[in-house]
Amino acid sequence: MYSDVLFVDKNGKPSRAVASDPNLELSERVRNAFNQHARPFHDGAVILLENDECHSVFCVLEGWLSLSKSLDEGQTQIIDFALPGDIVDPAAADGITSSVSIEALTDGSLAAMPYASWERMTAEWPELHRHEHRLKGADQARRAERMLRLGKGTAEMRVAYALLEFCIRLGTVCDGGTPEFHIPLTQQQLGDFIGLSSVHVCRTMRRMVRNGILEMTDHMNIKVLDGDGLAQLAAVDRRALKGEILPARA
Amino acid sequence: MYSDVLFVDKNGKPSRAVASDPNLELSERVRNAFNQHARPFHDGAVILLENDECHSVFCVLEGWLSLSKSLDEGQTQIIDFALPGDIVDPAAADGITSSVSIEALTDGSLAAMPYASWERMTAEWPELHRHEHRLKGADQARRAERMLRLGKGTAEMRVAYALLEFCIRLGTVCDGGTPEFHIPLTQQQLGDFIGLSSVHVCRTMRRMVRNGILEMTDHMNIKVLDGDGLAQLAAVDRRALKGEILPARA
DNA sequence: CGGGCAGAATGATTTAAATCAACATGATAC
DNA sequence: GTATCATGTTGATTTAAATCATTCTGCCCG
Repeated sequence: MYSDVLFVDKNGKPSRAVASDPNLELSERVRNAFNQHARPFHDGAVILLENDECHSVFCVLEGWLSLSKSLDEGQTQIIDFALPGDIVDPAAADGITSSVSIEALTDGSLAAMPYASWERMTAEWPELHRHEHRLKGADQARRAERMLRLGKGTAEMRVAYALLEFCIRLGTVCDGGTPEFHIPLTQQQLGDFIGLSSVHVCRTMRRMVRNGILEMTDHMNIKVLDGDGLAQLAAVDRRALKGEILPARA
Repeated sequence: MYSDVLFVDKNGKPSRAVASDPNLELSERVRNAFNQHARPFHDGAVILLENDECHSVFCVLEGWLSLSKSLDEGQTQIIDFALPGDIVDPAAADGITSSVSIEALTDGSLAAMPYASWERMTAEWPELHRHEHRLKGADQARRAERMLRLGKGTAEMRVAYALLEFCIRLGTVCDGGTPEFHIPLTQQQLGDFIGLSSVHVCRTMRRMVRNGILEMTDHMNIKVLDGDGLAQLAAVDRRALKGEILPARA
């Protein structure tokens, strides 16, 4: 019954990840503009299909989206997730064709801004332009980190990195304390994200639990017991990663 | 002895890929601005290191660059290649830290434009702003296609896709006729690009040669005998891919 | 309440690709 | 000319992960 909340802690209360709005740093006029283009979506909804025409830039206001691509034989790779505050421009080089499919992983809402409006907005509001640029940098850094592990990392490294990435993006305290969060994904979907079979995702996470790195409750309610151990498995410097994939808050 | 030329055909003459300047579609004032920031680089030169500070946007004027990331144990993943006309902004979310290492694969030259200058240029010249946007779309589409195959594709699919991508990016005629081009990469580097060992790259390409899909001469001089076969192995629609990863020429 | 179902856990087997090893080729250096 | 080195080729072996198969769990629904 997580379909209509984003994150819950082990007691079922919304965690601070949902409490803080990542768009808050933006001025009211920008947020108003977003709200004027807002529309709700539901868990499982298909927002856009790969290769379809797309005429808008999206900003996630609430909920999780997945950006994915599939092969004919039905195999899917999740390219990225879009979380609240993220801006998604799926267009390929022609400016029209979407390079990914966009699907809702939870209930939520997004702002769909036609290209013309979007260009006007970014031209008019430098803060929005800067914000978009920072988010693009975060996107690029995140995807490059994942590509590195997709090409060269072990299963353990891929899982560990993905969990750390979630941990950082959700804004859960990740240095000191024991971060705890929920990800609205099945093991199959997590596998589609990091290029592993669901079976192998399961085994790998179980092993981490046995080794005292994690604790898992319900479906994908994750508590990081040993952050340093996890970072070591992921082969990342947590502090540096945070700077690279989290747009600096004003 | 390919270190100082970009592409040569089987006779050693420069191919049309080097003959046509991808920046030609830009106005003279933009090209002049690029030329004012131009500086040469040499095969093997390290332009920038992952995690270093970076204060410029780069535009490749001539030659090939690789954008890569490495694990501590020395394993490298090439995230993308930058070819003449490509714009590279390596900054992560903080706007300063580079998310990739940049190295020269051939001799060539690039324009390094400090962020301040770059922002002035894009603000002043809408054509440049549009051009940058198209290139970002191409980038995104390309990387997503590769991620899909990195996560879900066989060795054969990865190699075939990479070759098709080169074929399209180099602007060699890819429908009808037999495209032919040179890539300034070792099998090791090609493997680092598509997440395979050099040995497996070798075997896979040999098999393609045996099956009459390709012909290879010298080091990485490639002739595509059966473009349709190659596209089928890569699981792509060549026409569609072209639209997605090639910025439309005016 | 029991049946049906999606997701998860876990053992057994297969397979694609890595690794190891040996050798070939061509370029450069001495 | 010969030594050296990087690259490519090919065979043999190992290994990480996929696949197949079964059982378990909690959940929704008639």
